[in-house]
Amino acid sequence: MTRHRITMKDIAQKLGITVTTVSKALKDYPDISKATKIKVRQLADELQYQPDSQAVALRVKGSKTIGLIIPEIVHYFFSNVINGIMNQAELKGYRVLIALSNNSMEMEKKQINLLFSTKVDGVMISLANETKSMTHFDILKEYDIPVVMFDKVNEDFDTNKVIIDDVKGGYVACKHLIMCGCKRIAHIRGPKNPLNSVGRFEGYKKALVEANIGFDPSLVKECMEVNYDEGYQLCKELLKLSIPPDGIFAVSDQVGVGALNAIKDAGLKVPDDIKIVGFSDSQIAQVSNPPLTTIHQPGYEIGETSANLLIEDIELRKKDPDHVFVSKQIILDTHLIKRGST
Amino acid sequence: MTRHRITMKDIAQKLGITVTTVSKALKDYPDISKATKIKVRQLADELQYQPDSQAVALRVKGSKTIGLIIPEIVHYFFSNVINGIMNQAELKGYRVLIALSNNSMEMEKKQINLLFSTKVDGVMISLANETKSMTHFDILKEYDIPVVMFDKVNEDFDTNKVIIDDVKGGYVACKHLIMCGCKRIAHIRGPKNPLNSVGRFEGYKKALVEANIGFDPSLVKECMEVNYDEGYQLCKELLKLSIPPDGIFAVSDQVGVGALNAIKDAGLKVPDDIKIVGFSDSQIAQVSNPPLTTIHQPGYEIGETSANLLIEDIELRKKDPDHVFVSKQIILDTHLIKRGST
DNA sequence: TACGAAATCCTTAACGTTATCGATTTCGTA
DNA sequence: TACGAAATCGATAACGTTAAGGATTTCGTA
Repeated sequence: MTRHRITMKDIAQKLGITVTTVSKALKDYPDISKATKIKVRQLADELQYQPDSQAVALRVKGSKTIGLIIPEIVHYFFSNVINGIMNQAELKGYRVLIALSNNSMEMEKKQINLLFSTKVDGVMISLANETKSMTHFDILKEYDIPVVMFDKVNEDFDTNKVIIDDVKGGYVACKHLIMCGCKRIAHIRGPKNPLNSVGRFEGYKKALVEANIGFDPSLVKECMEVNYDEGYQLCKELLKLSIPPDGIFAVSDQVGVGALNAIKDAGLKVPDDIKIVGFSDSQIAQVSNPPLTTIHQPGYEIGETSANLLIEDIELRKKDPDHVFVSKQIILDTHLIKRGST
Repeated sequence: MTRHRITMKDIAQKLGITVTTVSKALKDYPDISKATKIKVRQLADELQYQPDSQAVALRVKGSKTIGLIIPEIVHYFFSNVINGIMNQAELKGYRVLIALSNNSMEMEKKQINLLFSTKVDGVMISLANETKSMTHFDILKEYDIPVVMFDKVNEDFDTNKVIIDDVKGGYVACKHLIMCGCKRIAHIRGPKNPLNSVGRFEGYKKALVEANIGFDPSLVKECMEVNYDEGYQLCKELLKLSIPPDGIFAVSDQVGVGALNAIKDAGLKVPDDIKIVGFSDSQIAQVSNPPLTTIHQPGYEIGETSANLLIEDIELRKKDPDHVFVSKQIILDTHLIKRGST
């Protein structure tokens, strides 16, 4: 007994006018009398009329929907990004369709096609770690659908991007340890892919060189999964060195807190014996004991900026389809948050 | 110079056949010859034809999209739920449109209308704390759009629900403290709304009564925001009591870890002096020091179950519109995860 | 009174797809 | 050869909406 949806047709019939007039009345066209406008609106309210956005999208250009593809959702950083995106989208009257790539390039391709099929007005994406080639973006390029990449981007792909300066972040983190008096600074780094961890590693080395502290490869350990357990284990290895480090820069807060607990379990004290700096300023950095000094990564702002950039782009292309498109790259600032671990 | 989208019309023209035949060929209708089917499919591949799902949705019933409304996204539990939902939806060929209520009832209403307008096939929702009345769900009821409520539900609203037994969870948590030898067990509870914290409080009391330990109101503190800082502060108050507690059951892991750090900062030891149990099994419970004993709340499974229930419902109603609908309430199991804090 | 401008509403067509039914062709069989 | 069943394809209409233009009415002014 599913009731049929109220359409303009119903309103028109009840009022003895045509669908066109109803449409115009609801959209406040000047060629409709005040009287009918009122009648139409009243009845629309009464019947709880809701426009069928599918039909609208079919008729006019633009679906007022943007697609978002991220590698995973159970991640403090991405949750924040999504939050930023959704709030801006809401403000500008756009819906957000979220798709997960699960860090697989195959999946990423599938989701792009699906979003294209849904006629999204634009796509925001943080690339899967696995993603090397960019051919699955061709369809978006070809149809002139705006793309904004954030966080995990591809250097060669020409589009708007929102990122942070990982090199600078790593540099600031390491420099802070140096300022705290550390002489032997270890780094628990991430994998070669994505580029973020490479950048942080670069920054770490740069700060060492600048301070005339030699770079010692034996003080660098590499994670695969970048989680708490790896941080714990790799830190234990660092502690076994003949001369253990007096400072550690971890590629993420998870890894940093893992290291922190490994040190405590080994009977050493943080920050007295060893100081630690993490990366991201996620929740666990605030609640560890002692709380973790870290580099704040502005997830919410990244989301907001990306959404604004995309929507701006969408509306510009709609207004002026022949506009010459010059891609921007926005680098948001990170900053150090000093806490008890240093 | 936006290229126009390839439609069936293009394929038809190039092949000298009609749109109808193209449609049938692509959908493998029996009344199309093998030869044309092959030709159509080849050209469709070549031109990278992607069906316009808006047009399809307009024509056939069902948009293959489900709406999801949650209070907030930056929350470990909800991220997990979303993950469960997305994975099941993906498997069954549904898209997920996520909307945030920001814990406001006004916003919730707006999002429901928006989802209705988008012609979602069903809605999954975890209610905003603020939400008391249910009239904004009328439009979904009226049009027979399936609704699944999870986590934060309304008792009087008749629909499919997926929840956990908070009373039992609280009971198990408190009982565990009793088994560990605690005699004075405090509880840092959540607000009166949503009902979850009330249930946990009930369970706490039940376990006390059963063990012949008197319920002492002075051992119960109430949070408003349910975060780390509140846990820290309220625990400090508990420590100031003439006879401090020897066990604490916290309504959430955030609060639990806050309490844990307050105890450590006061120079006491966990679990030797005071034992703590949290609730949810979020990430911070695993990485605190010592790691927090907690009640595992199966977010991922809640998401999966909810999505399955909804999709099942959607497909059933499509097949048999007159099916008599009997709502189910699924209660998922929680269990204690023993860690270092007890 | 009569003409034309202004106001108001409607007709038509279109967006892309698909279900229904009708039209045509092919081909086997009596 | 002729009839009809089977195979193959197309014309039409419909989903709900809106833009462009046409049709009608109203009304002021010469």
